[in-house]
Amino acid sequence: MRTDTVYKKAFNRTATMLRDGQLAGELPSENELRRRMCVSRTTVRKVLRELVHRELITERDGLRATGRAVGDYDYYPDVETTSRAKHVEQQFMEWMLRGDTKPGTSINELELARQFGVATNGIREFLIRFSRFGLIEKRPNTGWLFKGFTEDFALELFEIRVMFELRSAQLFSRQPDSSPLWDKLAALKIAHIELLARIESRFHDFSGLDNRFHRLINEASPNRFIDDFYDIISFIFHYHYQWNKQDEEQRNHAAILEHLAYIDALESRDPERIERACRAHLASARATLMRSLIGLDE
Amino acid sequence: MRTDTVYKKAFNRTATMLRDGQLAGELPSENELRRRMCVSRTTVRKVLRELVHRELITERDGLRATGRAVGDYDYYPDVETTSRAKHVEQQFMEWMLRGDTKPGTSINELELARQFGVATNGIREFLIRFSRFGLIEKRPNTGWLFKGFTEDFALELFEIRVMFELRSAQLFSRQPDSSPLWDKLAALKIAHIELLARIESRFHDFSGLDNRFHRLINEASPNRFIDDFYDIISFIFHYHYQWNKQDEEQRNHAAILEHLAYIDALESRDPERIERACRAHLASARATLMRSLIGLDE
DNA sequence: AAGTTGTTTTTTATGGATAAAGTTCATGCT
DNA sequence: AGCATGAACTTTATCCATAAAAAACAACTT
Repeated sequence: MRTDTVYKKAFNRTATMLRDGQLAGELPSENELRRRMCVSRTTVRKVLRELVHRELITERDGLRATGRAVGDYDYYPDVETTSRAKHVEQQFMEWMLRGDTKPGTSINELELARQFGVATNGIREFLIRFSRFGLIEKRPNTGWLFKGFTEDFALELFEIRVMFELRSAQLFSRQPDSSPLWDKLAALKIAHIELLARIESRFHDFSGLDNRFHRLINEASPNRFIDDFYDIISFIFHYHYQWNKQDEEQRNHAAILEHLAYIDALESRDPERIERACRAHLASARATLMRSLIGLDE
Repeated sequence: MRTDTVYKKAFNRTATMLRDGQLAGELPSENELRRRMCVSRTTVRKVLRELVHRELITERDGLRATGRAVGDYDYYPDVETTSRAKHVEQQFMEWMLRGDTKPGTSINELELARQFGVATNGIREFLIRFSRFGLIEKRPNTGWLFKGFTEDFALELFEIRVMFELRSAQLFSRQPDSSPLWDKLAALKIAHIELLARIESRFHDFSGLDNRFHRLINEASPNRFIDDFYDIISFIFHYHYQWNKQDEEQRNHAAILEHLAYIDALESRDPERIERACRAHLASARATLMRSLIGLDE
């Protein structure tokens, strides 16, 4: 049966809005809520019905108003708010990156399905989606081959990344001074500086910043294939570093400094300086990844 | 139910081998056949059983020998030898590239499933696979968005292609003279010259040559992401030009000449000459594609 | 007429079943 | 022991069913 995770997530979000007073007094219309939550009205109505039922809101003459206070116990547990597909993704990435899955292993849909507690269909869909990341390969009628999260993979990935990023950085720097992206860059620079000041306690926030920065650079001259490639990078890094926390603070600290140099270079519009800063940053990111890959075998 | 296309294709291939005398006299063992046909022994046995049943081969004391002559009527029809997945691919590409599907159209899994006569699952799997080509996009819980086979698409595609091909061509030219790839290149050059001589009658053969050529260039320094990207190109071009035959002969004639210039440039090892030849060829390929795209709207 | 809510219809996400194809085990023969 | 065939078992490709979510339709209100 299809999961009702969309509903549960919407419910939790509404509960939080109620608790934080964002929905004080009379509630907005179903359509208004629908827009805010990015779900269908069908789902909004289901949420409202449950809220009424739990007396978290009251309904009189078709008018809805806030009811009793929201308690922690009102929330659905987090696991119930992510779809099966997302679960499969998480479990697979853990299986692949943390387990002792060796390159050359073949992947068995049925076995994974049993292990993850889902139907084979879901596994297969995930694998098809995941195959574009270059880590697995399909052999028809037979199964999937795990090619390994290896040094080769990292090298090939970074070779492309350097090509794309150099291209995008140069194009970014050649935008007219009037482009709003310069302002966004300036804002991002400030965010970097602020994070740097509190790096000891907030170093986890870097990955979000990193993402915003690299995506901003691509914005000046969009190319869907470059965007897609950046999706691969984000995805891989997200999961890899989720379980590889060694030196995280130091790593992020260094990266912030590199970003700042890179941003300055962009602002200078000097092509050679940009190339140097960009290469320096990517070389360092690559070295970091390689180091952690070697660490994996120990 | 799963289709028995693997069996039928294997049967047809075996029939052809019998007819062409490649299996004269006593037949090889099941294992030997299995290796030759790249299918499992289970399938080989099924083929053999049917061959015996039709008296195309005889079996005495466990020894198999050729039987009566193979007739045209013995073959399974071609449609029955391609999997559902492949059919979906073909029908979808036709729907997309030939129909009047406008950019921004949303794609409905259920509707396509009905139209193509398959289960929704197959459609979805195809769409997931196809989504990496940058022509469609998934909106969760909602459906797929067709972004259109537009000029933008072609421009973005070729921007990447130029980057990749320049990189690969330069790396190719820097291989040691002892590399076997130089011989392969020389052989390919001859094939080009031969095709050129008979261009009027054999211009269809160009696309195979084109593929071999571009893949060869990538072979010198493999990168899985570049290979994947070339898959996209091949796929798109295959289907696009399958239904766009205008000026095919002339187009291919020009491309052969460009390839020859490109090959000469590579053999010269002169970086600048290589860059010029490579760019010239790709610019021309792009112009051709753009022209045919405009033609589509008429 | 535009925005609400109630109702019905359509579509997606997910599980389940099964024939075909692949793989492994068993037996027998040189 | 090594290879051939036979049989049993496992996995993939494919269809079908259904609850959840989205979309479309309808009726009502101001």
